Amino acid sequence: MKPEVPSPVSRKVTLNDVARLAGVSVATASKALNGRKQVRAETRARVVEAAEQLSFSPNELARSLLADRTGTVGLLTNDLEGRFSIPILMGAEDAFGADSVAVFLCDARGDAIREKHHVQALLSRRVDGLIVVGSRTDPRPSLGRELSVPVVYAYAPSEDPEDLSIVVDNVGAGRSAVDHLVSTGRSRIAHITGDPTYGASQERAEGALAALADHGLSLVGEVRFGSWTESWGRAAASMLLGQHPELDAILCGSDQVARGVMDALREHGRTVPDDVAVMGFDNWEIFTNGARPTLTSVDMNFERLGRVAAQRLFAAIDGEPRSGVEALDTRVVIRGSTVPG
Amino acid sequence: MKPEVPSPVSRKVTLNDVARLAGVSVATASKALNGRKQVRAETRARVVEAAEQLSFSPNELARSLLADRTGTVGLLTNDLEGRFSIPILMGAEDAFGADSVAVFLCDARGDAIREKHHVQALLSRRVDGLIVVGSRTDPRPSLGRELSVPVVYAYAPSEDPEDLSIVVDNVGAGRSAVDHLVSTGRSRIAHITGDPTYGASQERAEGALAALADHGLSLVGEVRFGSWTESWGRAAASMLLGQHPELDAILCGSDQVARGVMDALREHGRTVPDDVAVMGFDNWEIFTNGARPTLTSVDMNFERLGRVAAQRLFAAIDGEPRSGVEALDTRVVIRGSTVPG
DNA sequence: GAAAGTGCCGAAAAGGCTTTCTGCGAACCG
DNA sequence: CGGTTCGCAGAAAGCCTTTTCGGCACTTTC
Repeated sequence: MKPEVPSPVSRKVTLNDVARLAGVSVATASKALNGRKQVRAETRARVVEAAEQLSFSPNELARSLLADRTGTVGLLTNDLEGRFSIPILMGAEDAFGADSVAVFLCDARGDAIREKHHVQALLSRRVDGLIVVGSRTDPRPSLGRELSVPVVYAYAPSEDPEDLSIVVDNVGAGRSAVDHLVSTGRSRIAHITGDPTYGASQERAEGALAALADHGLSLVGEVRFGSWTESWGRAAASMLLGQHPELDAILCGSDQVARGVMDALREHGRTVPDDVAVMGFDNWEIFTNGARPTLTSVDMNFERLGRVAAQRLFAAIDGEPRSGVEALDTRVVIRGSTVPG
Repeated sequence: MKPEVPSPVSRKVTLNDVARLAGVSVATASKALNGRKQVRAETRARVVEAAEQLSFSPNELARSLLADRTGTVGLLTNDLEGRFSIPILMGAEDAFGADSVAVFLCDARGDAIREKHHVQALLSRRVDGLIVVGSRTDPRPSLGRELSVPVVYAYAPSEDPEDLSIVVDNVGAGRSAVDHLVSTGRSRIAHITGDPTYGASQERAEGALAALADHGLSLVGEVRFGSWTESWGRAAASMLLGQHPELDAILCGSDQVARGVMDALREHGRTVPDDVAVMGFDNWEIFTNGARPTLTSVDMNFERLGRVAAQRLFAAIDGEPRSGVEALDTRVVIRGSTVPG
């Protein structure tokens, strides 16, 4: 005697099985489960029950094949271990609403060949769209215009202005950092930042200088470029204190640099924030919250970046493409290193 | 006059188009492109050329539907912003060889409901297997035994011993840390660690105590549990130095804690490593390399964890399931905080 | 009481691909 | 020279689902 109901999820239950158990055709079963309005309530109930009994779960592959939409997007990153991809991924997942869309994640590791390969693989899996996340803010080569699905570039913009890119407004971030320092009464502000080959360091410095000019101030010394490390922060701060002991604030190109700067200040007997204010960029909380005092920093809103990228991609998939570069603003997160208490 | 060749990748080129252009049937085209041995070399060449001309890329959906394999795995994480998922993901991507397999990434954010949901979604997309990554080392609930595809648990083991789990050997990590400290001549070793509700802190402490016993030593004071933060490290170290000024090494439960401990030591006028050696766990390089001196730490080999998990999943997909908990060993990365240098 | 409408259900096609099976001409064997 | 392989190409079935369309049994309308 064969069991009426095959073992729970043993092997791939199909709509056919459901239909047979409910005593209807597959067509009716499909309509019943999808809420189509051409099936009697009683029949629908029978089908639904059969489906539950078999724990039927429709084969999305078949469905996608028919609908010519997979409900799937590819996220192509180059910075998996880095600071940017993950929050962006989170934001994107958020915006997609895990209900309807799944994310294919690939890491090209900065290699163009590998990238091509991944794009090819994603396309052959018929993703509905692509988000490309860079590892730096500098423009990157476009994937091309003939790609059969929409593409949105996040963090690093595409070199092709016809593409749509969502980026962070680093110039604005620099401005708002200086604005904050000035608003806390600082006027002798220095700037120690990271690798000069990064667009981010240049742009943040540019914004900072512009804001200083707006306030009728000028930078103490020159912009100090170096690397994105704590040790550079320490070294640069020591030098700076020797040359310009009068400074009352140091704006740092990243939270890591800021940590180094704070270390150096302490060793030079300067107190933060009363004597010297310090702030960083990125709002990387493992750094900002471990600092003494906790570190004021400019948050780049990466999650929002991810959400916006996802929304734009959706819009493009639905036939409303955009192009150009969209810069999102940032926000200053105030902590103890700029205001006492 | 219509163009002979439709615009490059304009809209979804199918095998049919290729076949027509090559003047053969779809069956033959399929065989030609897949290297089946039932097609003349000359015919094959014609088909291949047609495919290239149209930049044909086979629809994996259709192929999967037929083959009942998608070449797709789901990675279900609970710790996307955390320290563990990303390297594991990298290792997994590595092992899969991006050629053949794509990874669906989902973050359940520690919510069981959301997790069920994601599993359901992944299964309906017919992934070939699942890797579940936990956010802590403590055992987690199983997804169940009747899941139609193989599952491998990584980092956090499943509560069900019939499942296969790949974890880090935290006890062994604790042992090897002490072994290293002893080998550099330390004998008055204290231990400051993190949140006591974490299995990781308990197991590392257990291993450390066992190794001390093996060396005929005992811990200086008690194990100090607290939180995984720099500030806890600072506070605990200050207390400890007051009570046990004779200590010559502090083993810290994480790199963050170690950073706090090193700060406190410096402020108490103790030098590292000559006076007191310090080491951490996790080998999180943004912390270890920013420290002064750089921090010796136990690397958990997360990438290898990911690779092994992926390999085991493959084996299971290919019909060689395993079960139980497989603990991978760790390795001490020696830097300046334990050996002068 | 016939014509038109309604409500439900099933047959069939479609989507793109692989695979089996059939068929056909050529080469081979006896 | 008839019959058997063999090599190669095509027709068709199948994977699983959705959707269109046709059909059947009623009910409603004049």
